[in-house]
Amino acid sequence: MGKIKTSSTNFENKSNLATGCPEAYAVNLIKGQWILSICYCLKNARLRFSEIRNQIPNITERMLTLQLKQMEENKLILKYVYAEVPLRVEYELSEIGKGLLPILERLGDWGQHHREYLEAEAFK
Amino acid sequence: MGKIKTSSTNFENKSNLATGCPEAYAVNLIKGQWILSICYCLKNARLRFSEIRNQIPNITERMLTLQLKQMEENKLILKYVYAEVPLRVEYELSEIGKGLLPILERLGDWGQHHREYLEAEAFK
DNA sequence: ACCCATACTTACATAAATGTTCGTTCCTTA
DNA sequence: TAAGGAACGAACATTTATGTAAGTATGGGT
Repeated sequence: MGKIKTSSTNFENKSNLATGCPEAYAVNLIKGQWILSICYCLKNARLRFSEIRNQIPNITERMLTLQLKQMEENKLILKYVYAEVPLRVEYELSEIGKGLLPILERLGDWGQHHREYLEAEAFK
Repeated sequence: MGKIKTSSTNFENKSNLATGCPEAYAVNLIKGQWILSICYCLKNARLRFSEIRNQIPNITERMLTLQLKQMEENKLILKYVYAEVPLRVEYELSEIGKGLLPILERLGDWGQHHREYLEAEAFK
């Protein structure tokens, strides 16, 4: 993702929306391409970096690193580092991260319903 | 937004996630920068293009056009065109679009809570 | 001395989303 | 004849997100 440019119009718009609208603020926390997959993996388990990677087929190590870092900064997950060899790092959902799960479930139900609706429309 | 490149890895990943995971599918429908603002405007009203534009301070006509088009393609909104002069076009939330509102409300509550939590953390 | 695995990091390249500017079409009114 | 508002569209530039390939640090095992 790289650094963002705090002088751009785009950045300013994003900030304004995130400040004024909690829905937009929330969506910004979860719209990363792999974040929901990671949430799903960590739903009922505390996992290591490599375990997450193996459960998400097409993710690269770079993207996994970036998304985990972002989630940690946003306090959606907790990170545990064990000074062993080889290094062991584990991740789990935070309390506030877990609070997202039931909402995501409803959003998923809506998405499922929406998809079926669109497919039915396509037939007509 | 322009055309997307259906041969890219990025596109393929997005497709796979949207196919397999209804949560990711749903987030894709609402992650556009201005889509939630538009939903908010149309929550209780059927509005013209220019009315929406005036209610969302920093949006450009181009972005409003693009996001409305995307929402219409995804059947989140309905578009009514009246052959008058000057031209009149109105938009309103579809049934399935309205179904999103209560979920967004819960997401907004969570976002609000999350934001306050982060701010409290920053004090410590 | 060398290799191994883990969990990254860095540099670079591409794709996608958003922003800026200008133009267009319709008909009406001045 | 000119001007004007509504709702866009096109060309181009910038910013952000994602992908690819390679390298690093660690310390133990062989």
